[in-house]
Amino acid sequence: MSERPQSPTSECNSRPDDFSRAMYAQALSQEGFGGASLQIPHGVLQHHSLLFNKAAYNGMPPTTNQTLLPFPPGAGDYRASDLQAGDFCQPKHWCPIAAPEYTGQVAGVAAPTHLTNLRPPNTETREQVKMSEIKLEKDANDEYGQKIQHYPTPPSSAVAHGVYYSTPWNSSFWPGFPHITAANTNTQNLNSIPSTSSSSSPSLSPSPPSNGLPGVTFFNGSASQTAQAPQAQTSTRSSGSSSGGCSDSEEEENLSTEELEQFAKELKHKRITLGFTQADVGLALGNLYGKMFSQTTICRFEALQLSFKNMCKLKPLLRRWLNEAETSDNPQDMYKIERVFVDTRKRKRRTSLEGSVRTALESYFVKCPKPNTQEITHIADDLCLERDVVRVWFCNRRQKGKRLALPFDEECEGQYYEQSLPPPHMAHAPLPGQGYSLSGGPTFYMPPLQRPDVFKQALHPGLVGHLTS
DNA sequence: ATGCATGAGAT
DNA sequence: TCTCATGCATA
Repeated sequence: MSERPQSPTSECNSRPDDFSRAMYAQALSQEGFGGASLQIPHGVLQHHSLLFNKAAYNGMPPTTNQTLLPFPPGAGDYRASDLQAGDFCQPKHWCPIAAPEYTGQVAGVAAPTHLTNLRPPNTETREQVKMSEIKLEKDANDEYGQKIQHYPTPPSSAVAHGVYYSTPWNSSFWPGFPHITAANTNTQNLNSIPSTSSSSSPSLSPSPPSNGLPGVTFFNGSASQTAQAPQAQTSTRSSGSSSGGCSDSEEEENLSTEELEQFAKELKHKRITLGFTQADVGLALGNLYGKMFSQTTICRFEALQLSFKNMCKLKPLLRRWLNEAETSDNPQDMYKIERVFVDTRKRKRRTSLEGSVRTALESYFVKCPKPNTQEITHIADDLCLERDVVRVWFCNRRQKGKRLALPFDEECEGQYYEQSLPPPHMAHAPLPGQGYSLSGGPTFYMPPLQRPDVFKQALHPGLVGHLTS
């Protein structure tokens, strides 16, 4: 409850950067100086270190500059007649794990008889569908048990009609490459899509990736395990096309940031035009290729928020999906996959960090992006957080930093981190490593915030526009 | 759209 | 213990 003796400041001999005092004033009055209202669970951090303003990082107001796409209103209507959720409420008896090898398993194969289930109305909530059964072997063997999950009957066709999407195709998302405006790019590829699939509904006759899909090679089914060895994975297929210029298969190697960006735009544009949600796409990928993705991933792909490698890896799959979706007579078929099982493994309840705590963490991060165990412990103590929460926070923060900084040029990344100088408003702040007993060689992870372009994104995607203009 | 969490593989 | 890809849960 009382002020803590330690603080990022005192700890590290450096004071946090109050690079946005004005904005923080409010928070202060509320959290610290305001007196009683500090909401930090265990009462912490009421010191000036909090001048490091969180608002400048992610506390900006939600973007409002959404753009109504100039699509014909009916663009996404064709799925409006989809069966409603009723179907999903019935227990189905398909075998979630039909094969010992989950990698690349085409979900539909496991439940051919259920392929007639129509997808629920377009709604992002479908992301909730758990796909664990096709992921990890471990999952399959788990005794966690799987239970039927009833679809949260979504407000029916609440979709496709109002085709909105938030602005932000701003190149500053990916610093370091030529800017391309949404306006001039998002249609140029529309015509170049070779329709690779003649089959109107690939998923109606799904086949294991190993033999079914034309050469699509799958990444290790494990959703989380594709990163390490993705390069060579896509090399087998060729059909598929690509507006980007290279065939999907090679794209992993040769994709340029521009191509990726362009494709991401195209994907988003067409997806919306076709009336699909990000979750739909993720599911469809599972249906088509046996490797499904969450709404989150699709979202991040579209927003160019994945690593370059990751983007390259996913692009071919998405390219194919797009082609399928566009050429399919029956796009709905792409969703005839039923996902009713939920992985009941207990997942740690998500910690919701107070704004002030985040701010404090940020300030710690500025000074020391890679705290060692001791430091983590100390921070955890200081902020009354679980050690693991702090550790994970730093992991995520670093990851985010990388992602936002130089997703496509990892070599430069280090340079960036190490060479960048703090912006004027931070100039007074001692560099990290001082006082905060950086254990190894103090790598200076300049937070991405300090990169102008990244900064914009870090602030809020929606602000990018304002800042750029 | 994004924050926090998970887990495989790397170090 | 980290990185990285990824996803759940939620703002």
